[in-house]
Amino acid sequence: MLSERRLEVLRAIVQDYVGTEEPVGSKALTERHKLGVSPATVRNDMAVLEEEGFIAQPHTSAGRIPTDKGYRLFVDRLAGVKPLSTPERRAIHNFLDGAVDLDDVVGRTVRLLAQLTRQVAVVQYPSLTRSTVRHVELLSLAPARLMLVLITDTGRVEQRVVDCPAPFGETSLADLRARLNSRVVGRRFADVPQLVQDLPESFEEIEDRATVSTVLATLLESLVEEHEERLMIGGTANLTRFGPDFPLMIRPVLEALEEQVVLLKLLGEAKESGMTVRIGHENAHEGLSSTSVVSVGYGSGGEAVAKLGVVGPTRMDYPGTMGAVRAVARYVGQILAES
Amino acid sequence: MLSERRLEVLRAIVQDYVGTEEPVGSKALTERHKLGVSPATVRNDMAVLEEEGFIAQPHTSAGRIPTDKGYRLFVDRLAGVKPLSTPERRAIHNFLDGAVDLDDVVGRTVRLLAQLTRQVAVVQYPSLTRSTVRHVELLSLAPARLMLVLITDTGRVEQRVVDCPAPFGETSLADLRARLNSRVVGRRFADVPQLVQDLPESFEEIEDRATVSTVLATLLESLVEEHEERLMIGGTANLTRFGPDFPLMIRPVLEALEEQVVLLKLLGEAKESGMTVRIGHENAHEGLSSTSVVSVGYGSGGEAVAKLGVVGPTRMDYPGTMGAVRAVARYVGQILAES
DNA sequence: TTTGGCACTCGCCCTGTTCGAGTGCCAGCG
DNA sequence: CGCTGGCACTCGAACAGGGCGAGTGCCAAA
Repeated sequence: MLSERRLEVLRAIVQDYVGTEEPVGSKALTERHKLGVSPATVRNDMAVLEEEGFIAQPHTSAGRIPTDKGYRLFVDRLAGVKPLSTPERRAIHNFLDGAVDLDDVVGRTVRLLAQLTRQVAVVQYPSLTRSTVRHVELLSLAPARLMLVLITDTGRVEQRVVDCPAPFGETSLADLRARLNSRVVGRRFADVPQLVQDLPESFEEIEDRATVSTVLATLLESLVEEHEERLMIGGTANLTRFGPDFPLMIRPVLEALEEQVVLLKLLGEAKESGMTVRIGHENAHEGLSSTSVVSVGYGSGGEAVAKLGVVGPTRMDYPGTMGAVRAVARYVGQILAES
Repeated sequence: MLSERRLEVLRAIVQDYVGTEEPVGSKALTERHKLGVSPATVRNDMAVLEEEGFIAQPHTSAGRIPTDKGYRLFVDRLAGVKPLSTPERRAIHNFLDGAVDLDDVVGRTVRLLAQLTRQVAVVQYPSLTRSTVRHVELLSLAPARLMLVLITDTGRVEQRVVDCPAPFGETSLADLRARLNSRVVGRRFADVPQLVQDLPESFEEIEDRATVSTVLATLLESLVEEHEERLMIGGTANLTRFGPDFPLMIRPVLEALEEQVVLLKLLGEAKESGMTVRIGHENAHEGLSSTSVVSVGYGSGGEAVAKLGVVGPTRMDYPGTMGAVRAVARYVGQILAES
């Protein structure tokens, strides 16, 4: 059991270490914080905290630094979410307003988050399966070649070319287009494959159209698989701020960031609602074992259509970062709702 | 005037330095290369080369390293373009075949280039203005809200939402769509704004449609401006291979890479045809003053629709890098031509 | 013009030393 | 029983000195 004061000591250690990036000793602690006790007492508390695994010393005769477990306790029980200052809020609005399309929104959000938190920002595009269809367009590129264009209510536009087994007339195309739209517009994307499944049967001229329709169905599916999750990252230059030993860690982190799969898994593991903070080794990926990931879902309505967050050193300003991430997510949600 | 042997000495220095990443001395040179002369002679040659500014020594009693000017001479007169090995060629084909759309092609190309050269890869999307229009689609999202979708022969799909001053009927929309397509399909993108300019006049019902058409024209233009040039980068993890002093240089390079404007300017400055190599301070951007950029145009036909290249340390394997860049560019061109 | 010889330079690396922040322990005090 | 001041101790950081050796420049001879 940790007394109130010991928790206070831990909080002080975290705050000082985040600020100075240097191990913090008992004397410095009592000087900078009004703990009301002497360094000797703090030393005893530190010994306990170390025994419990909340802090550690890099080497004997050095100060203490928080462990992952220590940061965890700090985030869970000792720190709140720091609300942004009004200038910061204004910056968010200025920056995000005036985006012309979804790519633009996502791009601006990444830059904004990176600037605000001075860390690496990751923003996921709205998930296809959680969006609803706004329009489906079929174009004939060549006699036996179609292009399918999908537009969602979140502004995503996806396209795919498909080769047909036989040529396809313009009138049949218009027919298919109309039927397709009447069926799927306004429906959730996840339901589309099923809705389209029996569409071939409704056609009268058997072979050609039947096959083409199945092609379409598989196309829809494959489109979901391959393009379902996209994301954008930015602010990688902030990796150089990771601390004095950044040359060692930057490599694996950059590699992890280049693997979209890794990042998507990372965001996927986060809670569906509310903010998620994963600290150091809590991240499954090895390359990210000395980073923390703060992420949160965002969406136009009540429920999240995608996630965004930042990747930074475990030694980060958690309250401030969480505040920034949450504020940006909320505003992006609004922007999406408006468009 | 530099004798043949002195050039040979410079070539040897460049090759050794690129291989070992360490300053190379006269003795080591004569041992590793069959120059047919003694170290003393080489020393004399080195003194001349240094006087001319082709090589320099980091400090007294150290070997020599090439200067930017030295690399320049090496690239221009001493080195060819090393053709790829057959396994490498095969790798390119395997990697690039099976791309499903343009995004996929560009994404795979970036990863491929980064892997092949072990450097940072930059790939530009086919320029809009140099592509031809394959199809224009107009969709009505809401009574007074249209979406314009553009498809080019290079596979680019761009979209933009536009708010109309007044509602627009479905039949008028179809009319406009048809007229638009009959005018611009098959035309070069750069000509589109002009082709569309007098389109409003051809409409009979004056106000509504006239204004809408002008909206469309400006929309086309703004679309070109904002989206004309896009690019993708990858392999940033290779920045850690920049040498022993990479912690110092990585920062500005990462910052430069994040600024798409900078990169676009960089590629824009490259020659229209043939390969361009910019070495160290030849790059206008300050952050890239200790990197070299190897770039080349690629395209489906004879002329380039965009550029791609790599960014690496000035101390790079120029012949090999140039070979890889050229080979990839050629194959990407083929892929685009097929689709 | 090339070559071997030779003295010289200067950064790298290893070692020894000092310095001081920070610790753990202990005895005394409230 | 918990807190406090005192004290000896530890150990890394920073600095200084010295040997080593790669590499140089110069010179006289071939």
